[in-house]
Amino acid sequence: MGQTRIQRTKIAVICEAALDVFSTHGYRGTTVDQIARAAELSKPNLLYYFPSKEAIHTHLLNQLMDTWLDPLRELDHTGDPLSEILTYVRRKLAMSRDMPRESRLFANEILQGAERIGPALSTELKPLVDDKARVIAEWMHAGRLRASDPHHLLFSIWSLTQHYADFDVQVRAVLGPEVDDPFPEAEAYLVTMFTRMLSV
Amino acid sequence: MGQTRIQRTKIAVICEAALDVFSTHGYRGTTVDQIARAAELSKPNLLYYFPSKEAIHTHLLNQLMDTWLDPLRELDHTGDPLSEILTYVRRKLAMSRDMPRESRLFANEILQGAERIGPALSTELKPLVDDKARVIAEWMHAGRLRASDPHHLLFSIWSLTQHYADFDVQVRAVLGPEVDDPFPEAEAYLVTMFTRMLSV
DNA sequence: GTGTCCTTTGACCGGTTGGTCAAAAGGTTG
DNA sequence: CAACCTTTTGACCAACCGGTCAAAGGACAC
Repeated sequence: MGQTRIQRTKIAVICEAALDVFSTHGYRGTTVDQIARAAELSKPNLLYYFPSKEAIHTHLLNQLMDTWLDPLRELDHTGDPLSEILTYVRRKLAMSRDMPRESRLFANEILQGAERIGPALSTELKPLVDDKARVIAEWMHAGRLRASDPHHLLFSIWSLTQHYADFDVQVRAVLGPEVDDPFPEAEAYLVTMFTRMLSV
Repeated sequence: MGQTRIQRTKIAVICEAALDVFSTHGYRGTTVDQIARAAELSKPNLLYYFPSKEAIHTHLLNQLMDTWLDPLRELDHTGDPLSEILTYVRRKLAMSRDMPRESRLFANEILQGAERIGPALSTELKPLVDDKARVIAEWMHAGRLRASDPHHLLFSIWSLTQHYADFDVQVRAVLGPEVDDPFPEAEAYLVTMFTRMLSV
């Protein structure tokens, strides 16, 4: 809508700062002052751009839902089944590597009961998942993919890939300081896993 | 130590209440009043048994670390490799079903940077994991298990099983109201997955 | 330059937070 | 009963919380 240049840039700065803070402290654990400090703004100035703390959080979550579902949307029923799944796995893992804050924001929200994003799970996520699960089921039925529960297959892709963002601290603590980037190993492991799981 | 009968029971009640609240709101999102109300105690009375909010949280986390690692400790290098892994998977999944609050407490802590439990990851978790990873590597080397990265294999077991506790809301939203217990399906899926992944 | 609108700020507010304290209530032992 | 220790409580506190507001400061078109 009718936005000033200043508004556009400041709102972007605030979202960036808020993502930082919300993703590491959760909604309740975050204070407006923290966000303001991170955005290098005074608190009233921040509240000039967003009406409330909750508005910032909601804004972030809504933006996120879209980008979060993008890789799944691109799963193409006309493509090669195994390649499509592996591409999806690789993209989700890349998102964990490149957007760990977004992953943690989402994880925090779900973990704490999804009070704010709950409805979108039923109205946005479920229909998309049901659709793609049907595609996968057809692939399996046609003998192009080894049979298993499509919904749980998708759950397993989410959990395995997001784990490397959400539990990053634990992964690094276990692998030790000599491994400074777990993602190449992780990708190799996940490709192996889903290939063995699904190839006929 | 020298504990009264009243002290023992009250401390147990407080821990139970605190687990409820901490696991659904995170550390910062939890108030002492909330815990006190859940424990049916007045706030000063609660603080008579624990010196601070943080003390309760730390106490919970320390207790948790032990029970959390139990299933992994029982992985027996003299047993049948695949059965041992599958037993471990089933036990971890059962813990997600029966102790979802503990799982979420742990997830909250790791997700938010593991500021309180961080050291224990290196001193308690890593040595145990390294030891068991060595056992698994030997099984693979002996041709009794299909080869893959043992550390990432353990990560995958954790992420897949804990997902059903930590992301319970999302799982139920996606599966819809007609599925009232996702765990039987989940167990079947995970057994299939690790069997295909590991059996020679 | 001047008027207008957008942006920023310091001071402030009512409510909540984690935590203290002195005193009261309760239990146990002689 | 009396002395002693454990447990419970209401009143209270300083710090912090999310959010408001009037007024000052800038940007920009004319």
